[in-house]
Amino acid sequence: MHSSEQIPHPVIRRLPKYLVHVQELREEGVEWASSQEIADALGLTSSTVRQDLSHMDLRGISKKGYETSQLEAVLRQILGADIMHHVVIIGAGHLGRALAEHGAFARRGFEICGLFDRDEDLIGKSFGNAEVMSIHELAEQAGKVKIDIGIIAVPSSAAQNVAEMLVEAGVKAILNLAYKHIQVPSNVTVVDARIMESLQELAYALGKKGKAVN
Amino acid sequence: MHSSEQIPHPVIRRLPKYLVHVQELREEGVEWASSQEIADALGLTSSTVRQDLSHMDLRGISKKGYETSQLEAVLRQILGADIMHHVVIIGAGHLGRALAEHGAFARRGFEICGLFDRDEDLIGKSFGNAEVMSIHELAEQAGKVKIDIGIIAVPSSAAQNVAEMLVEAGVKAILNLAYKHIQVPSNVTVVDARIMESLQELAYALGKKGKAVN
DNA sequence: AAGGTTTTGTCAAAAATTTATCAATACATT
DNA sequence: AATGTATTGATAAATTTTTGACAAAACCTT
Ligand SMILES: NC(=O)c1ccc[n+]([C@@H]2O[C@H](COP(=O)([O-])OP(=O)(O)OC[C@H]3O[C@@H](n4cnc5c(N)ncnc54)[C@H](O)[C@@H]3O)[C@@H](O)[C@H]2O)c1
Ligand SMILES: NC(=O)c1ccc[n+]([C@@H]2O[C@H](COP(=O)([O-])OP(=O)(O)OC[C@H]3O[C@@H](n4cnc5c(N)ncnc54)[C@H](O)[C@@H]3O)[C@@H](O)[C@H]2O)c1
Repeated sequence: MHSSEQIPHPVIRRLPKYLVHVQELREEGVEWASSQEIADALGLTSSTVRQDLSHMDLRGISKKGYETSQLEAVLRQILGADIMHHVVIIGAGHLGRALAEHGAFARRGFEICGLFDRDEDLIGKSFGNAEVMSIHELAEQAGKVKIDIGIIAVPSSAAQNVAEMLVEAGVKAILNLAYKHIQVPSNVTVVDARIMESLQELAYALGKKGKAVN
Repeated sequence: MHSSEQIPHPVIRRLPKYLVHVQELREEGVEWASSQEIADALGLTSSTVRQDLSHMDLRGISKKGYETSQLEAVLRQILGADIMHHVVIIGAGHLGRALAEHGAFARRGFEICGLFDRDEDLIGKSFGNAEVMSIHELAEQAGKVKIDIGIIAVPSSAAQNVAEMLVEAGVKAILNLAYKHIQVPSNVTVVDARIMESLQELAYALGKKGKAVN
């Protein structure tokens, strides 16, 4: 199979984990990794790993496994780590600032090229490499540099409004950190990332465990 | 079906979305919500919504739907919003501090009762309601208050080590924000929440879209 | 009170995802 | 070079998840 086909969503969500792992292996000087080794490291089955990797432009070799350099290369390519994406953050609050100051994004192909807020007091301040601009300048800025990804880091109540501004500005990919579902046209991709949901998932697990017999 | 049964994982991951939505409805004064309304608001099918809610201690009423107050109550109960969880954050860097200063967690049952770092210069400083303690005090602190959830907000290289300290301290639920898979005993639940992975998912979508015919 | 209508709960079908299996392959050893 | 062995790639089976369909329920209108 080739990378031109549609890759199932569960597979896509696992690819970043493979990438991190294979990069670690390479740092350790490991040149080959079998599906079993990868599975053990990531808590998967070897079958799942082989199935997943079969979607990519890559062939393993019997008795050796997959070449780590090649595996890293195809994963980087698919996950966009080789091209620089222009990312803007809307909301320069606690979370938005933490993101702007986080160096790791640029190293994986995501350059923060704009940080916007509606609070006049914040405008002009710098966090990481980004200077806070007025939210009213978003459209203008979108005209100058193509914005690939918009990150919503404003309170939930403003999330839908901000989403619409991003769509209006031509942004086709949105990372929504606000704890609220946003509605966008079908040609725009939204991915939610919510720490609160993860905590609630843990709370559920704790609740079940407390009641379980084991 | 009753809440004592095992709820499928995909369902669990959707429950927080239902909770947010139903809370919004209640704020608007809406007393009833049909599966179709919920589905439309959240981008699901009504069948999925009914299937999901059938796992819970709740019955809808023909022609009216589900009572929002009742729905909120069962969701809060399952997601642990009614009992206070004791949460510690390991790593008082950019992200750890943003989390500590985020007020919304306490309102949903997650009280930050500890913030730990190994950097001596940070110890004693306060963020939100939490004062930074030395990582060496973690075990001691765990003896005083039961830690329900540990959040890993240290660099990837320290994540496994921190995970082991949490396990050692008796923590049974871990939220891992570091971009690395951690190994823990099977009686410990780990949930990963990674902004980087979400960005990479978006990058994949952008890559595909660029190549697609439409 | 009867009839019409909307929406649930449930069951079954369909689709998607994961896991198991195994022949083919390619390497290592002798 | 022949043999043994570990590991892939592919296929099929099993499992899980989503969707479809519809009788039963309960509300509303008249
Ligand atoms: N802080 C965290 O650790 C954390 C964790 C998970 C999720 N979140 C979510 O991220 C979002 C932001 O959280 P935060 O803690 O950074 O909040 P915050 O209050 O610290 O910051 C929000 C910022 O958004 C700005 N803002 C508000 N409305 C705006 C608008 N319409 N346009 C532009 N800017 C606007 C505000 O001026 C403020 O600077 C929230 O939805 C929150 O739930 C935060
Ligand atoms: N900042 C972000 O927006 C962001 C976003 C997504 C993910 N993350 C992830 O969260 C983690 C933290 O990111 P950050 O930006 O806050 O980094 P940071 O460098 O600002 O902070 C890390 C903190 O961890 C402390 N630390 C290191 N090793 C430790 C140990 N063994 N025990 C206790 N404390 C230790 C350091 O002293 C530092 O204060 C990283 O894994 C990062 O990938 C951060």
